[in-house]
Amino acid sequence: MAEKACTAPTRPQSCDLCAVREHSICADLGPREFAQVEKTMARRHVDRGKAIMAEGEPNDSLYVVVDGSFRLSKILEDGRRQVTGFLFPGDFAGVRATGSNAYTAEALEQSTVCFFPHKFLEDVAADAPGVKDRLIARGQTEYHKAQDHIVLLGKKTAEERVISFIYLVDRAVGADAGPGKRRVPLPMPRQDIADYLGLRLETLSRTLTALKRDGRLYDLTRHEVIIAAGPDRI
Amino acid sequence: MAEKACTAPTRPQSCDLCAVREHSICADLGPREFAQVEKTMARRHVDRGKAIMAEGEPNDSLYVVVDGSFRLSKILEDGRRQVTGFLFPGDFAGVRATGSNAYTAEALEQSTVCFFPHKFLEDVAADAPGVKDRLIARGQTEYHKAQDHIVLLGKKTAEERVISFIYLVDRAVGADAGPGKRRVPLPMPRQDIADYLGLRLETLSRTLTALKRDGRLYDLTRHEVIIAAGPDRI
DNA sequence: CGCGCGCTTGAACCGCTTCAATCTCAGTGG
DNA sequence: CCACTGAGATTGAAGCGGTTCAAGCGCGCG
Repeated sequence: MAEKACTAPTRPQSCDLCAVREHSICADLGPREFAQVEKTMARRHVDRGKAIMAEGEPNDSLYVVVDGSFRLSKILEDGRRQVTGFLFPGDFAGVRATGSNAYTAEALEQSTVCFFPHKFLEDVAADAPGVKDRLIARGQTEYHKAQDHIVLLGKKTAEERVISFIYLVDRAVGADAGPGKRRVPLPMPRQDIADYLGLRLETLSRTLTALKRDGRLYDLTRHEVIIAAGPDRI
Repeated sequence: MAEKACTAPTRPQSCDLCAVREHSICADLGPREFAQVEKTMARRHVDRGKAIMAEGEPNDSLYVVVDGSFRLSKILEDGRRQVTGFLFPGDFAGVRATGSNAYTAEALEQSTVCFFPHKFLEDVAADAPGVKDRLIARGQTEYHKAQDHIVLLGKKTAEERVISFIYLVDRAVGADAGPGKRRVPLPMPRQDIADYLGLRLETLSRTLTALKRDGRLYDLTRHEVIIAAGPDRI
């Protein structure tokens, strides 16, 4: 039952092949509930720059990032923008149905999400109590990430912020790149990183350049950094 | 069945008198579940400076602030401290059982909390599905507050931070203080506010003094501010 | 009444910002 | 295949908001 790729909602080829299945809510489903989810859930491709959620607008689905990455942001009345987080495969958005989203979520690259209408999730949860526990746990995980972000913004220097950011992305989507090296993709432009770190674009650029110059980064390009493997490595 | 006040866990005099009952998880309980909760839950007084949760230590209960206030904080390895939030009546801590708390929660004054062991909540939730929904909703509320804090730290000036903070406390525990005036208690020392706002103690003090000097605060003392009522009022 | 902690005030300094110029590279068309 | 183009990134230099260090004030408690 092959399906053609398209950007409109599609049924997944098969959840069996899903890269994030065991991290998603699907892991809590028994065979019966899972069959029902497979029938109702849908997978969607999202083009770079397109939003799956917009600040202030209502939301009625839970999104799970299967592939790609997203930027979460909030805008102040005067136009200042704060990037509040990034989503990578396995991350959730829209844990709860809301009348007004607290943030905007936009794709940083061609990405794929599964989405589950909350209306329907409610029914599944009635049979699979683990689903709600997982939503609670995920909510707490997001909250803890936000607290780490708060510490970064409240107490860290520019250099510490940049290093923390690189580690953060490494944990989410870093890959081994030869002996003792890690390849860390940077799918977002510098401005997004700066807006996440509470720094100006120029300060970020200077800091990255200085780390490279001092040999603390193996390599640095627009779209990736290569760093040493292991803890405390920059 | 009167009970004497004491700092050890006690049964509440009566949940009927609880000031935050309708905001707590109790609102989701039917008469039968509520009777069970009343039997198992306990109320506790917490002295100023005492912690109900410590960063890195395990937690097995949900706490609901009934009276007083708490400071949430995280400490960096080198001793720098970031205050990540404050709890006021109706707020929750420990939404989920964890092996290692992400933050420390300490009383800013003589306070009162109700606590619900998660082990037991699990049983109640089986009969009252609304309980888990409320935990999910509360988790999202905390997450959104954290995002507002992130915007504050990432994008706002010292003066904007201080004003945002005063509004925040007003919303939680402010009271009318004569025509067109609001009395906003400040149960925490200046250092805690500064550590929340990502500013130095001296900068906070200077900023508050300047607001007072410019007539934008009706009054300012160690433990409270008087501001105008209405929106955009400082 | 007096002691001390918490807060305020002062003045010099510095890390990050601001403004501006230059560089780089992916995409486009000749 | 290469020159052209423009958005994104880097670099430079001056300025400033917040920090740092240090001294003085005053409320609350014994």
